Amino acid sequence: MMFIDASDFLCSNARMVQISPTFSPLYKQIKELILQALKSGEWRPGQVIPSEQELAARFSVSQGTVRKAIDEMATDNILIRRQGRGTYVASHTDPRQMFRFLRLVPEEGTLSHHPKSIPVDCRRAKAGSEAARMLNIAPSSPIIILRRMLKFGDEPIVADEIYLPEEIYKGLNLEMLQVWNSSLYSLFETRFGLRMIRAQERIRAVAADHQASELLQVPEGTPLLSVERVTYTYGDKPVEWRRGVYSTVGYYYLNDLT
Amino acid sequence: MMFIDASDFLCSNARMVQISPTFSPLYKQIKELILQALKSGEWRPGQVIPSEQELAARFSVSQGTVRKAIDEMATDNILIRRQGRGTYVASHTDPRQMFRFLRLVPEEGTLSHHPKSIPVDCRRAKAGSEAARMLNIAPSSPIIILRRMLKFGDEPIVADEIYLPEEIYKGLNLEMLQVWNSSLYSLFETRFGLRMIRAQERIRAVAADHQASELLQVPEGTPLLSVERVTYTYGDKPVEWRRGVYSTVGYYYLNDLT
DNA sequence: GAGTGGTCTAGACCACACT
DNA sequence: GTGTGGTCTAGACCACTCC
Repeated sequence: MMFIDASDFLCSNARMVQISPTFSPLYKQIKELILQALKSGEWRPGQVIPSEQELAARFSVSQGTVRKAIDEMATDNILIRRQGRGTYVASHTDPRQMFRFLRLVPEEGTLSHHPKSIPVDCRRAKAGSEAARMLNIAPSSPIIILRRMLKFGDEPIVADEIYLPEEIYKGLNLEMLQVWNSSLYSLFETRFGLRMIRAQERIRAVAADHQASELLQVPEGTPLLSVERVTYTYGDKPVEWRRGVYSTVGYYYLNDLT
Repeated sequence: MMFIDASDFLCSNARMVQISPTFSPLYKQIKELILQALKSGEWRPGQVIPSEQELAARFSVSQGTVRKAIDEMATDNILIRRQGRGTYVASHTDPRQMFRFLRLVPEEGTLSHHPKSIPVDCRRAKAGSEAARMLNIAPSSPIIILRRMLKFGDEPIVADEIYLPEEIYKGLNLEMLQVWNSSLYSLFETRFGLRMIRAQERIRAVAADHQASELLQVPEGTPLLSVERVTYTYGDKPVEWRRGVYSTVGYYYLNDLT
């Protein structure tokens, strides 16, 4: 197989020896190789990747080893297995993945409308120290700040401010957002080839300030959830920071702890 | 192997045929058998279970099949594998598992104390309709209502009310709680053999009422997180319902989205 | 050294989807 | 029917822990 570092000469029989400081199991190396191919765009979101047999041949390992690599990547929501059809690159355009990170749900079994994203404005700016830290970029780097609302039916439930490194989202503008009638992440994926893998949220309770009270149409001082999110793409690279307030009248933040 | 239902005669070569309406892969049946053993108390939290080889022999399947069953149960935090030592039943007395479901963490910098549970009172009552629904028991069933606080160092951060089916927690009383100087779940495990597998939380923002403001030493009206939790044991059986308020000054609720 | 889980292989057969 | 992923087996060897 092809190895991913210089300790190639330490291998025998397609195995690395323990001495190597960069030793890792074969299936993890395969994972890394598949990840490279994804990053490079060789296989795009929504597409099928080669069959396990083909990948096994390509990497000169057994099918079982490829299988274990793919299993883990499927657990990580990077790939999706479909029996009889093949293995697909996960995509935000898949309806089931569309609002994967939105934990806010309506009370009762209320058969709800899908949430709808309403862009408010979109402007260029320089990263402040907090945004720079969260996005792991240099302070004062160019960024895009997007403000938007999320509505369930006619109710405004979320007001957001979203910080994006301009380098990654070159050309993003308000009109593009207004025309798009699906989730933000599906736009980012389609337009910039971005795939969100995981996110981390920090949640507090805050009182609605003037701006929030107007946007969410609640009295000033109403308790709201303050939700801050950093979102990561392949290789744990942060590519979005957002902070917003959620109204929790008739809605709640649902979290499964495992 | 031993099968778990009456369709035994449909098997050949240790495999069930597709015709059987209760067909499931062998490794899932093994999972179920291991779960039975756990429920029955054959292996207790913190103890080692038999080796993969022994289990394979016991169930007359290959080691690989047992391995796959154990793999999934390890992912579910039911078992814990330790290379070279064996496979253990997960336990709340393990320091790393102690506050597994507590998502509240101090803001950076703060080198935090471990949270400490302070029982306030513990009384018998009858389940109201909401508690009954959450705990999946009959309305008016006997329950225990426990009120307590959680402190980080000297700061009161969480005020809780915990609803427990009396049948499961027979003999629980205030003194027992006061004497115990570790997590609640480790007490429940040690005393009642209970093992919490997963939980679900519903989170809202609320204003501190009189009682909450006194307990948490914040002004009335302060925005707080309202957190409601249902906790499940083996087989998704609910065994605890709690609702409480979290102060989020200097602390936040941290959630990893995958 | 003995015993445990961890990795890797090779091969068989099953379940499912497309054509 | 053909090709895909899903299950199961058997056996080899590696890595870790404890005696």
